[in-house]
Amino acid sequence: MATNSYEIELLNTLNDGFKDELVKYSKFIECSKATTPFYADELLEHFYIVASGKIRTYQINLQNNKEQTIFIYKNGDMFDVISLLDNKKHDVLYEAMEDTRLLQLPIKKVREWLENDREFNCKFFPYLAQQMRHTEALAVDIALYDTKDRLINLLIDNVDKSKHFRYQLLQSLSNTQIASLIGTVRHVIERSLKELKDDNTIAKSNKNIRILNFQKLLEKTNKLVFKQF
Amino acid sequence: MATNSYEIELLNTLNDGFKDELVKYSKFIECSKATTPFYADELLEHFYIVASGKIRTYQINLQNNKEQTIFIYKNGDMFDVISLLDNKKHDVLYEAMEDTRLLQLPIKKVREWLENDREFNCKFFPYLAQQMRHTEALAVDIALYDTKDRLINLLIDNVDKSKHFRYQLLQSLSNTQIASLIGTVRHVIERSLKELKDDNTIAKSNKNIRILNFQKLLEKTNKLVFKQF
DNA sequence: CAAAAAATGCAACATAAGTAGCAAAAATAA
DNA sequence: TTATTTTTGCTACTTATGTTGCATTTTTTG
Repeated sequence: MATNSYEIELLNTLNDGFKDELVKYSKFIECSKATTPFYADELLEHFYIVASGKIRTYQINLQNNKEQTIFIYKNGDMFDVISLLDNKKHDVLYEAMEDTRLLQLPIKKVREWLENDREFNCKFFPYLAQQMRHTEALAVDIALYDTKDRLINLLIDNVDKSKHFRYQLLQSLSNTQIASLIGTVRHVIERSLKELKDDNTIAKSNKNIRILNFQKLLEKTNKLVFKQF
Repeated sequence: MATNSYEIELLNTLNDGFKDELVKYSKFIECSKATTPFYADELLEHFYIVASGKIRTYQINLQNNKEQTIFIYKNGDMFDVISLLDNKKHDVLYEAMEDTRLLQLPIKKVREWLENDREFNCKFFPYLAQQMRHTEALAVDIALYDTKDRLINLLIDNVDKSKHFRYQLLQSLSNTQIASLIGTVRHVIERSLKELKDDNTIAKSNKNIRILNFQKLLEKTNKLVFKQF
């Protein structure tokens, strides 16, 4: 496994001067599957970029233990951008979904780049917008569409490269984890999955959904899909 | 009514040099109640700061006409920050909730400030974080809590100054509009409002909710409120 | 002021979503 | 490999949410 920052795709698009600066202040952190690598306080000190693996952020309802996944961070993703911007605690829970390598940076240094480095901003601002689009779309989806539609949209987004935080997410997720992505619980989406299976729209083996008839899937969604396939 | 930018509180905290620059490129726009002042395309050209009035952004489910309000922008609020950051269309609907005055700025100019002006960023970044916190909280709320809890939390946030996009929002909102803030429809929250009224927790006259027993309200919420009152 | 429009309140009903429990299958660990 | 844990699939049931319809009240408009 490479131990330099070059394994992060995003960074390879930066010029050498900035990359050297970045390497100078960075440190690699490993966290193993199913652990909670840090709490909100820690993220006031450091900023992270994912090198490999997956980190999930979520919130939990303590009454019924229902969880809502907010982001699944993969290679090139950065967090916590909210604390970076306002230097305040951001109360979400973190979980490594697999063994994960992170590039750790002093958040003060990142704030300096944010304020002064044109090249950093040129990458960072559109990324920020992607995060904003994701949470907004999540809120609107859950509010306006029923779970079956949300599941179908998740399946569609899973093969849509323009959906950064949804693209190729479903590989090796359990039904419970899928449910927490779209604001519901396992049993409810299993009903919908069964329908789609009985219908030959999808096939399902353990932790793997295969789309058999994509056109059928598109026809089933009640949400207007602006992007054309 | 003043016709200069000084009526926007936010701008009064800027230094004179920057404020002059801002005035130089800005123009006031009026939009009247219940109109749609612009569409997503327009917001690729201009950036807006609210001087007075209220602008609501929302999305609609065309199957059942259910609406979800995303933001209600008031004095000092800015939009569209997503298009500002990534220069891409942001598909949401806009509606002036009352007669509204907006400061219109060329978005290219704002992008220049964003890249170069330390003072602008110093105000802008924390504001951006507020918007992000709001949409994330919205998504999590709708996903994890039932409508009664969400309504109670809305009532609590309504008197919590730290909740920028929720504070003092409910004055003169109809039940339909309140419902669209928390991802449900009028009849559903009316059931909960009735309970709270019968309970003497709140009193309600047309478009105005008065809290009679705040402690009772706090006790009713199943959501952990981190901030102490 | 009267007429029209908007907002509210309430009841009956339909359906989506969540809960509980359990057995079978698959994956993981010892 | 076997034992343990996790995941899945299904049934039955409960509750929350959404729908429809209409009468009453309040606000806005002319």
